[in-house]
Amino acid sequence: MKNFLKFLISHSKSYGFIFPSNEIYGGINAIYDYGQYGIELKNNIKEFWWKSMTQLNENIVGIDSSILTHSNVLKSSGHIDEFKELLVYNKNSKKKYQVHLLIENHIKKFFKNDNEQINKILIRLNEYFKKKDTLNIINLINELNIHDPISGNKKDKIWTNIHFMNMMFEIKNSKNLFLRPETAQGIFCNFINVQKSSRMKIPFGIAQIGKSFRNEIIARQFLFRLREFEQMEMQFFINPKEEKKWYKYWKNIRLKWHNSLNLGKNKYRLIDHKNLAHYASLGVDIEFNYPFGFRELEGIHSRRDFDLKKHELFTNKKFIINNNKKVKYTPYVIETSLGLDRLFMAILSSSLKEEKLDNGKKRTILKIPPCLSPVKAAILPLVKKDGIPDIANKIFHNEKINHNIIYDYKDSIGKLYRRQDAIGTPLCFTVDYKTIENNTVTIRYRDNMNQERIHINEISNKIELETGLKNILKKLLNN
RNA sequence: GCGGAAGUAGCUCAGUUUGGUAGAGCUUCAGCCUUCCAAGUUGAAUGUCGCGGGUUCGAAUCCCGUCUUCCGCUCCA
Repeated sequence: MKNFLKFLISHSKSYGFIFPSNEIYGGINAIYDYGQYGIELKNNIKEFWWKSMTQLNENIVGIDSSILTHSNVLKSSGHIDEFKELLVYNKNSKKKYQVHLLIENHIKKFFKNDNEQINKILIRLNEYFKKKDTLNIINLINELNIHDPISGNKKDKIWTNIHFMNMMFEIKNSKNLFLRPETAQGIFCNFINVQKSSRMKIPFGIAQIGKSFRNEIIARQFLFRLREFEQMEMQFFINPKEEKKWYKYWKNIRLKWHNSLNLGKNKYRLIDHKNLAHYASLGVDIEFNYPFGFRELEGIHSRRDFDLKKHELFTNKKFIINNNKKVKYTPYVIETSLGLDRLFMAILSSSLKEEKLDNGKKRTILKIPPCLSPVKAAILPLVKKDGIPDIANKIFHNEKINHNIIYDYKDSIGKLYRRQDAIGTPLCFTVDYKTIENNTVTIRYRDNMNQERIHINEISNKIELETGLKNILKKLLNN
């Protein structure tokens, strides 16, 4: 599977989906750019998500809040205090370590196979972590007589106090600004604005697509864990009494949404959260089977009134819903939070196939869901003479206003088809000599390479029928 | 951070053991030929061999240093 990931990364680059960012200057690890087809695919995913949230649900609206965020917002939300890792520095070597890794690695080496001893210490360690008892943690480090594993010098045993590394990027030369670590806070901050201006009643939701930034300790696995990433989040505001109902509702809806893409039902699994984030009370992950195994794709959490209550407290504003004076409450929130880059990679990795054909040759093909394909169709001339390219070109220009399509004439027809397969174009329309006679073209399907003839006038409808977003949206509504 | 792998053409890689004019396939580009699946054919372009030093008459190759990327482990979307 390691080789498949390599193949995926290479294919993504060769065909204009994903490029390593800042590549000509050596690149930056785990930062990527979207290429010409990558951005089309990404935009289509966004559109699908956006419409299924906002257009199909009259009680969900979207916003686009700023990435730069006031530090007080993140102070209130708990991110400044809770969203961090514990670090300790060696005073001699000046090297820094993640506290729990330093201790764990040490005792695993020191006690080797004595699991009883190891577990004893781990239990103590976990307790200290829970209580944020940094004093006892540093005592433990001293008690275990841990020396700096990098320098290897046994005299390097003097450690600083425990430090906290915040996972957020701070804008250093600007007062009190952070790059947001999640899009959700922008939604909470606009709760009143949206609610008042839209006159929406509970339950209602606010959706947002946008970049978020986290200073991950280790960013890896292609597009999976990035320091700059894009989220598609929807915060659904509810009556606290209905927490379980809506949590269950959105869990089901979101799973159905993923399944509508037909990447394979066995590609998904639901995992209940054991370690909840500081703001959540109920949580489940929809995991996807990536080339490197099942990993988180989307999280559905109940954030209860954690965020709104905090913002109420720090701003003295009221986020209280007042229904005819009978019931007053601060709404609970059910959050659905989807990693756009992760979904992008899920689609790409499960769509990339190498097929063996009957003639013994190989076909590299991206079986992307047609409604998300970067290019919907290609108009191709069978041969490069007798005015056939001109006809194809004319069809292209008439049709390009309706759909994102390509006209290509270079090389033999076989090569043209394969080139479209490689970027996942679902349909190819080929102009040949019969077109001159009766205005028909061959339509060739990406997935099975079958062909049939249709009239030129039907091309537009055919593309819409096979690749339109409407079909899949309709399917969601009927569920 | 630790551990593993690797940096040579747009992509995949050979060449490094044993120093001697920088290579292949695919891609790309320009033709010719072709009535449907990476076809045939003619030609062309493409490189500071990651970077810096050293050894040598001569370094992609040997030595020293350095940078970067990818993968695994802890965090999460």
